[in-house]
Amino acid sequence: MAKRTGEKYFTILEAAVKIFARHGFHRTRVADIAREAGVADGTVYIYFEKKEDILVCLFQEAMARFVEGLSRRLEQCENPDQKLAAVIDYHLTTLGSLPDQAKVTQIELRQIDEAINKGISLPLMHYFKLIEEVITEGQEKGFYRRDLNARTARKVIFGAVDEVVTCWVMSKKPYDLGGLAKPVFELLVKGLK
Amino acid sequence: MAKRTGEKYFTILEAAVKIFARHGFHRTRVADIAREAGVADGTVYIYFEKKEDILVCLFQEAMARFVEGLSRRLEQCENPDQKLAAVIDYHLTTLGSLPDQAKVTQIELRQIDEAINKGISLPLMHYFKLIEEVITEGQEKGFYRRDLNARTARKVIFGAVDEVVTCWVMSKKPYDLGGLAKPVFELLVKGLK
Amino acid sequence: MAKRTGEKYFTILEAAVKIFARHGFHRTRVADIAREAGVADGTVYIYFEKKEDILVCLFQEAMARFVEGLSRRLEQCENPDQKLAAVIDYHLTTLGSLPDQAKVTQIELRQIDEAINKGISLPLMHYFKLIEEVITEGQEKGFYRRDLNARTARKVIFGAVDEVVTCWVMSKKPYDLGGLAKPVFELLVKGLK
Amino acid sequence: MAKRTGEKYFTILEAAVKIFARHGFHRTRVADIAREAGVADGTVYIYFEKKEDILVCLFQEAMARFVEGLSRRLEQCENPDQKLAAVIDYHLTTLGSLPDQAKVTQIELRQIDEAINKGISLPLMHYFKLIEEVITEGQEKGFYRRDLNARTARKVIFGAVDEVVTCWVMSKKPYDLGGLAKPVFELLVKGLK
DNA sequence: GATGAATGAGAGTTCATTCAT
DNA sequence: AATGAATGAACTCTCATTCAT
Repeated sequence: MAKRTGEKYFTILEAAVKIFARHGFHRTRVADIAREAGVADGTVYIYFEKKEDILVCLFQEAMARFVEGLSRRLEQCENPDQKLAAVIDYHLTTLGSLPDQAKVTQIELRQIDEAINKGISLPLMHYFKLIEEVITEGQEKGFYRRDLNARTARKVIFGAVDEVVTCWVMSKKPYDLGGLAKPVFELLVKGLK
Repeated sequence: MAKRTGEKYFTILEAAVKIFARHGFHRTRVADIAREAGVADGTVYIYFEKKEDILVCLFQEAMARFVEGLSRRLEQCENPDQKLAAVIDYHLTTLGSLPDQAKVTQIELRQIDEAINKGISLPLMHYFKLIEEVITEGQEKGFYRRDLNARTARKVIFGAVDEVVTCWVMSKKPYDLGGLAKPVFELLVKGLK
Repeated sequence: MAKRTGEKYFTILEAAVKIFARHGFHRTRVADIAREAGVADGTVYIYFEKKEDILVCLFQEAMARFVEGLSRRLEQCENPDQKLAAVIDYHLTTLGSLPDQAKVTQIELRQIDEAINKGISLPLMHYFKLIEEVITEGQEKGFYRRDLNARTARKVIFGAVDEVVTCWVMSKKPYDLGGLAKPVFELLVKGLK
Repeated sequence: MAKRTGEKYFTILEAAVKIFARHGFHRTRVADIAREAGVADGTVYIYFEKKEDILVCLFQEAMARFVEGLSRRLEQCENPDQKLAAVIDYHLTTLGSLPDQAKVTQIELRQIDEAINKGISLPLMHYFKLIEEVITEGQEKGFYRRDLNARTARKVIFGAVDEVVTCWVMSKKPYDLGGLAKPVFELLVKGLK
């Protein structure tokens, strides 16, 4: 049960991002998502185990695309500094162009209990690994201090960027998220040297 | 209605942190908190408006104590660098000694919708202001770059420390959170110079 | 949880017999019982675990009264033949005066799965034991054949009486159930001799 | 609609007995039967009106075979006593060799409401009629008391045998059901004399 | 102030049945 | 005839909140 594929799977997913972003996970009824997707309530349960499952799948699909896109971009970079800049820019630019996605990722996603470890941690780990690899490579190539703990540095970098997105999501006035990539990069890269 | 003071007010608050940390906000029933606090269900509603109100009060009380304590500590510092170190150390040390508090602050608090702006933003702003003041002072006294945007720098600093706490809360293996204060400080302070 | 006592417990129980008898267990909504009992839907769940629980309690309460009443009547009998007659007469007369009870016992009760063993078997066993004791006593006192297996005889007796009640319950035309006690007794008692 | 014949009709019927016996009528989903039968969900509705219909057809087919077989066996009997013995033995032996069938007949069948009169009563009546004919013949030929009401006697006989089967079905320990035919017959035949 | 029984709105989920292919 | 994806009505149970005592 729970097909997790097919045309309607993505239709429902798209509907869900929109509604979750607008009303929040707990205030959203499955019936709302179904109506927005133009399917019957029961149809949702052909493609998803339960309501939470929609949120988790949402994140997994988005994260897969994100990591895929970031990986491609990192391949084009010539050195760790460029890579770090790419990570920060890609993170901010991508979420900056997908406000609904960002809202769900930053706010709604953190509302689940059990599934959080199984469904969310893993895809997130892929991203974390990518960042840590940039740091390690930077250390090996002499760009960054050897005494840095790559994991701690990753937490600082991810936390910083993540908070920048959260503030943007929570902000009432719209502004260009991608524009913050440069100052954030400059602040962080110095810390690594 | 909603006294928000008195002996039982704090009894209920203490019970709530424990239960919220253990089971999460949405999984916790008001009756659970009442039982843990040794009062009747209805009594909770003498001291709090509604369930969400408990969570908000929890945060406000904790944040007030936090900002109060941090302010006192900043007064003893001689320069912006010491102050920044104090902020990071105080944040990590305080939450590191209050796991339940940390769990609720990092995870459960982000599950409310309307109240988040009214009840949570304000106390958080006090903390943000404190950080930004350290940065501005640092710029005025020539410790940090003038081209830095204080708000962006604050987001980076807070986001970094916050993520470090979140990782610690989510971690299955216990470790000393305060011990991360030094490397995190060193990473961030360089970025500001 | 599930108080299973108090004034409203019995109010709900009485309402349930009526509604179950009229519409059947599966066609009855908890809301129907609540309305008939004059309480809120949720109140039902203060006194009963779940819907099935109402049916089981119904039977247990009724069976306890039944066995209690039958026991008293058997004490007044002078010999096994009188006792057997009393069993059959009491069974038919009691259910004959409680059509709703009878309907539920004969038809609706047999629709549960797990609970059937725990909640229903035990009280029924008390009744079975009572019948078997009459047979055994009859054998000891020389009233009935020694080569009879008491358990088999009990099944025959109970099955016979039970079927007579079922036919009465299913019958569209009303007739006096107690009136069948004598012929049924005569048929069965001869078989035991 | 509802062919009620053909190869798949019987395939589905066989699958249904198995599943009904194992999980009970209400717990069984039409999809479960379809899967067990190796057909699509929709195919079930080519052969049956609705879920209940499967149960009713199951009983009708089984009862037709049962009455047919019993009739043939009664023809070979020389007197009413032999016939009564044959009825009891055939009932117990047949169901004793078809546990799934027995489970469904004794327990699951009694869970329907409207259809019970139309679909189940009629085939059962054929069996009842057969039993009553044996009694009436016995009275005419002087084997049994004239003051017996044939219908009441039939209820006693059927109820007794039915209960013996029910106990066997509900029993956790397996035992030979056919072996009870003799003692049950001896008990009942004496009552008729 | 304190209690806890009572309330009743609310939503997730199931599954018999249909029907376009 | 056969399929199985889609439907949507149906219903149990939960739990925040109230209020008479």
